[in-house]
Amino acid sequence: MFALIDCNNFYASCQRVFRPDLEHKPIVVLSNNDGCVIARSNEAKALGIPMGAVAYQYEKLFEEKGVHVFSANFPLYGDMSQRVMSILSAYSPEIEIYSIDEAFLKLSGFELYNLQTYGEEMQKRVTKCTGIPISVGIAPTKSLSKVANKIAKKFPDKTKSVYIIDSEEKRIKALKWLKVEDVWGIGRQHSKRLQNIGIRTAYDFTQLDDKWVKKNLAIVGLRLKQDLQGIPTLNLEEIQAKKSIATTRSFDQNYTELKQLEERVSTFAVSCAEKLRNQNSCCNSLIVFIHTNPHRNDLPQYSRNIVLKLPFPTNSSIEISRFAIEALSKIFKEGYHYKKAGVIVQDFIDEDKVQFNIFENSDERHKQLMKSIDKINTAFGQQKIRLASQDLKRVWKMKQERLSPFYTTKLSDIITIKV
DNA sequence: TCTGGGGTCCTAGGACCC
DNA sequence: TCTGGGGTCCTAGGACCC
Repeated sequence: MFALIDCNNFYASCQRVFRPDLEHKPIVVLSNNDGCVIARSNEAKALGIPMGAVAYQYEKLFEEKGVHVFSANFPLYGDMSQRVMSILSAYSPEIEIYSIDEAFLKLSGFELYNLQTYGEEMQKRVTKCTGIPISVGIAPTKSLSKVANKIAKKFPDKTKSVYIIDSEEKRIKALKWLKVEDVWGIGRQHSKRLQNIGIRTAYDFTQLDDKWVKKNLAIVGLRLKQDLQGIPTLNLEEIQAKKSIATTRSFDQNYTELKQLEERVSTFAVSCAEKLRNQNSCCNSLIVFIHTNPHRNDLPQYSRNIVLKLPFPTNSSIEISRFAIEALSKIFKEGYHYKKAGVIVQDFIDEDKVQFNIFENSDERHKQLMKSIDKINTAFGQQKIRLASQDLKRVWKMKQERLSPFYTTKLSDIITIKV
């Protein structure tokens, strides 16, 4: 059996842990730049605030209904996630951390366990130790555990937030209940196509002809169909090094000057290089993109990206930044109002497997330099040491008007309890 | 005025090889 | 009139996830 554990309204719940006065009150969390809603408490969902709602369009509603609004605080969420995962990992030797708020457990050899009780134990323990409410779905395959989890989340009282699909009747009942567009792995395009041929529920989907599924939803769709039929097709996935790493941001305002973009791109490149060194990889190519604000009809639009093959693999901030700025110069065009840019690195090779090139190599001296920079930045705070091509006066700032304290990751923000 | 960020996998088609 | 067969690798684009 597989268990899928999913934190309820994760980001909103993280904020609530340190603000118990917000229990039963509507909470939303906004994306970077306070752009749109990326998490909602149940109370906020009940007010009809959709996922992705554009913040400024809902400002009035937030005020009228007393919605508590938070800017995204990713260090907090990441830290809370680690706490939840570390508790969950005690419940099975086989765990796949699927996302910041979800994990699969493989429950092999648990035949003598009462899985309902086991799930409830997990649920209680995580909530008690972290304050984060979770739902648990258990079933013979991964995709069915996703379905079970949805049921647990939808009917928390009836299920005690734990639902198990352990019989053919339950499987069919669950699949008939689930709308096809809510199936894990069926997105907007596929569900549109499925609805066109009269497929309404997950159950309808499992009744389709294999050939049709393969042709229209490719091999991924076919695997999913089997998995939903109760034939274990998807297995736990090993944690592996990332295959691409990106740092991209929208700006708080439009930029028109190459100089301004160079500073941003350099900073994004440095961030990518740091992440690369963290997983001991070097990259062989990078992508830089820039574009104007697609929502502005009154301004001319421009959007381009460029792939740059590097002459040698590297994870030096200095080199990656230099190449990224070089790439930027090839796509930058005068006369546009730029709203977003990003750097993506890819084609990785292990740091210690880099082959030397006769003509050109990454500067050996950077290795030691980067090590020192990383050490200092870890000890004294992010970006304490920067490249001269980055913004040294911190002109650039993300819009984060309603940022909560960093309760668990910043010493000065730790809460004080009055006795 | 204001609209997020970071990933994965698969497929078709083109370029190239012998 | 008639113009082979069997591969690999790479890339862009499209789908999906949170």
